[in-house]
Amino acid sequence: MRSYGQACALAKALDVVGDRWTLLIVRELLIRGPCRYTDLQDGLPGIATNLLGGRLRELQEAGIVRREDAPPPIAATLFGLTPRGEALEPVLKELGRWGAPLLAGSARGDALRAHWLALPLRFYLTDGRPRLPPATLELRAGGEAISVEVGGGTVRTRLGSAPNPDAIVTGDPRLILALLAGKLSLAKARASGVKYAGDTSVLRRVRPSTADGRTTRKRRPASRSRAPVAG
Amino acid sequence: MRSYGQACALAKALDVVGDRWTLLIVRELLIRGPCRYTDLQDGLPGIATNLLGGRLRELQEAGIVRREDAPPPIAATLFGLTPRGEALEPVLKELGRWGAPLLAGSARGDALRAHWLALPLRFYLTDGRPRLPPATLELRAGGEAISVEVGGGTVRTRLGSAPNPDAIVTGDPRLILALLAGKLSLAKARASGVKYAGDTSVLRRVRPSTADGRTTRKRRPASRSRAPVAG
DNA sequence: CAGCATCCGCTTTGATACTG
DNA sequence: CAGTATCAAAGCGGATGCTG
Repeated sequence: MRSYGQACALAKALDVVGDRWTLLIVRELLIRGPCRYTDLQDGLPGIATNLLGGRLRELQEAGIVRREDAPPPIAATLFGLTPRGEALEPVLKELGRWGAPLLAGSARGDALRAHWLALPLRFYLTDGRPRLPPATLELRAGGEAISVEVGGGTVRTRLGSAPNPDAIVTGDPRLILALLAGKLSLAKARASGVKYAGDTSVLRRVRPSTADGRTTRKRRPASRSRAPVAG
Repeated sequence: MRSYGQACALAKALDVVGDRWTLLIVRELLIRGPCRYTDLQDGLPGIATNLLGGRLRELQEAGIVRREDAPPPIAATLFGLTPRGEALEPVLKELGRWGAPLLAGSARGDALRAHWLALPLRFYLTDGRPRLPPATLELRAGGEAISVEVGGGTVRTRLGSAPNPDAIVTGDPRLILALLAGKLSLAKARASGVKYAGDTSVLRRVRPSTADGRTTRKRRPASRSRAPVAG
C-alpha cells in the first residue's frame, strides 16, 4: 500500500487498486458476487495465499471489499464488493477492452478459467432482438458452466448451469467468446472443435455492443430446432 | 514485467501496464505529448531514474511508447505515445473518475503539479455554449501555466501560457479544478485565495460533462469586461 | 545537461508449511 | 475453510557515476 504521494486522482486510485493482483481480485468478485476465500483462490491461479489474505484485508480497509458471514446453514465467510468496489466496473471494462488484442498472444501455458468469459460477455454483448422473449445459453468449458441470459435488450451472466437452456455451447473458452462476439463463424468454430447444440437463433441474437466486433454473417444458415436441449 | 499467466484480457492488460509507475508515465505522456526524459522526471516526482528508464524501454517494446529524435535545432530525444498508447486514455479516464473522491484525503506532503489538472479538465469538462466564439482561459499554479481552450462544444488543454487569454486564474490547483468543475463558487474560491482576472462568462461556460458534478449557479453574477486581460 | 547504468538497502512478492 | 508464519527471490527507491 505504498503511496505515490501525488495529489492526482489517478495516482490516488493507483494507491488503492494499483498493487499487483488487486484488480484481478476485483474481477473475481465482480464475476462471482459474494464468494468464499477458496473460490477466489481457484479463480486467481498463481496468487500466493498470504497475498490474497493481505489484499483482502487492505481492500476491506479501503472500503472496496465487504466481509460477511454466510447465512446459518453454511459455516463460511463470504467476500463481496461494496458499492464503492462495484464502481470499479467501468475501469475493468476499459482495461479489458484495451487488453483484448493481447489475448491473441496468450501463451500455451496460460491458465484458463471458463468463468472469466462472464465479464467480457456481460460488458460487450447486447441483445439484438429486445422484443423477443428471453433466451438462455449455457456455456461449458473446462468443467465450468456459465449461463447467459439474453432478453429485454440486455445480456446477463451467471456462474453455473442454466435450468432449461435454449442452446449449449461446449469447447475452448476463447473460441466460444469469439463465436459469441461474432468474430468467428459457427462453421469455423465447429471446425475448431466447438460443439453447438440447440437453437442457433440465440447465437445470432447476441451482438457486440460496439461497432468494433463486426459480425460476419452472410446468409442465415439452416436453423436448428427451437426446443430446449437436454441439460 | 512478470506475467500473471492468465488467458484473460484484463490480466493481459495488467501484464503490460500493471507495473508500478507505468500508468502514471502514460498520464504524463497524454498530458504533455512528446517530451523529454527530464520533463517526465519532473512530472513524476518520486520515481527513481533507473525505473523511468527501464519502464520507457519496456513500454517501447510493448508498442505503447515511441522514441523520436527531436528536429535538428534541438539535440534531445523525445518520448511520445503510439496510437496503441493513446488508446489507454479511456482507462485513465475511468480510473481517474473513480479516484477523484480520494483526492479529498490527499496528505499535506503530497506533491502537486499544476499540469496534472490538464487531464481532468480535458476529460470531464465540456463547452456549455457551443455556438459562441472560442474562448481561452489561462490557469497558473505553482509556476506552471495551462491553457484551456473552450469552443465548438469541446474543451482542449495545452501546457504553457495562452497568447491572449480571456481570463486568468491563479491559485491552488485543487481549488481551480473545483471552481471549473462547478463544485466551488467563485466567491468561495476567492475567499480561499484563488485570483480570477478577466471575463467570468468563460467560467460559466465550462460545464461538467456528467450529471455528477452539478454546478451551483443561482443567479448570474455581475459580469466583468469581455476584453482580454494582459498576459 | 540529457539519458541512462550501477550499486545498495529496503520492501514486496511468491512458494511452502503450518494452524484454529 | 480461512487464513498466518516463514523465508528466499525479485522488485523498488535513492544515490551516484558515466557518457555524449
